[in-house]
Amino acid sequence: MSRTFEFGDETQPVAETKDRILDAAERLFAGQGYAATSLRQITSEAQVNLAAVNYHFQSKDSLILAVLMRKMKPLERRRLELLDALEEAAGDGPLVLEDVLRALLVPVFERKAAGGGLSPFPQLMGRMYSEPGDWVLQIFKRAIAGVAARFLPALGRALPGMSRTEIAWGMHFSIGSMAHFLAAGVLLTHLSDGEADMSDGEAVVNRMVVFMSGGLRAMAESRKEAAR
Amino acid sequence: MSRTFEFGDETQPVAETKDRILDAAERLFAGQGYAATSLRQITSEAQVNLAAVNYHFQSKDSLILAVLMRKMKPLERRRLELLDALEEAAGDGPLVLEDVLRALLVPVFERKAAGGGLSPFPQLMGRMYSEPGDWVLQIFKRAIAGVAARFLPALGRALPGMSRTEIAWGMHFSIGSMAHFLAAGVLLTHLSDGEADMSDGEAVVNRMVVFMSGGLRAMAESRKEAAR
DNA sequence: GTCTATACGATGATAGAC
DNA sequence: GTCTATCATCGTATAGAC
Repeated sequence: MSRTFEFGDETQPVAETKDRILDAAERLFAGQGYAATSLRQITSEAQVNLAAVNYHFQSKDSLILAVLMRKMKPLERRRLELLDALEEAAGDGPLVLEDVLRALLVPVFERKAAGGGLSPFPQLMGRMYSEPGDWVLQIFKRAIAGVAARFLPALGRALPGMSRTEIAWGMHFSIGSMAHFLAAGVLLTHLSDGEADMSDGEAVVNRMVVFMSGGLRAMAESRKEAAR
Repeated sequence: MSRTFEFGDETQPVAETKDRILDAAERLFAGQGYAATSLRQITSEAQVNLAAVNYHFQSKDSLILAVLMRKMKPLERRRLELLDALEEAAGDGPLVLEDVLRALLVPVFERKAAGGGLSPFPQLMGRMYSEPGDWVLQIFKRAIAGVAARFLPALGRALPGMSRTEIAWGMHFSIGSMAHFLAAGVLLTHLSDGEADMSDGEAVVNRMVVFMSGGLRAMAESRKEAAR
């Protein structure tokens, strides 16, 4: 249910208290980190009462869980959608590694590009992996485990001869590259003396796909050599 | 100056207040994260008064800065030492990419293996990259910028034809893989259904070197193709 | 069902006595 | 150098207004 102003020209829906809290929390968590952001900052920015957080969500932990799940669920859906299309097109034939990686990465940067300005969510998503605390594992189980369950076999199809465990290593390394880019892009600015252009999402994805596929293929080659 | 018990058989040096605080802080920061760890936890574990933290260090920010720099400085020295040896052995000839990456990674896992039990420091180091806050940039400037200044050209020598900016991208991706492994090893356990063995530091470094070198070489190849 | 006012214990930080 | 006392701010809980 979204309220609307019925009078005058104004017909824009007014975000409910709950959504205003989620929006403000997402922005602040992404910018300053989870622990460094106080509930009072959030409620002040969202223009709601402090106790409203404890009414709609029970705790700060549950709040960031809600913040993340709101965007992670559509992200998971889009990733699986792209992978479905890929597998349908491939039939019984092989999958192209680059295509699988693209299905994993593109939805993240679609969100980054959408909505005019940059969404703060991808940075928050990148940071979340290395954050301590119980809610991280809950996010994993609810929104990442499903993606992993589909993409691990898909990567296996694209990388014949690699064991499931070895693919898990490679996927872990790959996710690390992505997460670090999302969370710590500032460091790339320093590394490149400000020369790296991070604004073009498509170019970033292309570079990542090249790096990850190269790394994964090298791991597959390395196993073959070890077997010789 | 380290105090010693002068009487009886006991000649073990007793860690000073300052060091006891640093040790406790390192352990707790690594385990629970920076913001989630209270100064009262630290002083209680170190068996010192709360105000001692503010006497020896000024603030919580300065404390973690001291915690990190204490280990980052030797780490930086060791990395440059290995790179020095590599460049001396190579003379005017080419550098082997795998060797350069190894010089970057091995010191991190040396620390992880040293001292009997696992040091909590590498995990803290991995987490630090994606932590928001001013002290991250200070760490970068004081202990990482120097490493980058030497390893970026070295990677360039090992990857002829790649531009400095492109190498910065590749190094960023590589550091991300390492940081994510150090900070979020739990996720690999989930991805691999507990099959991935993370205890053997040398095997981990080997796998990382294969992945990173494969990724970097693929980026170099990709540039050549684009130039055609 | 929604939201608000208010209070409680714990935290980071500081000032000043010893 | 070390400690006690103190302060504003934090996350959380509850009682009650609409």
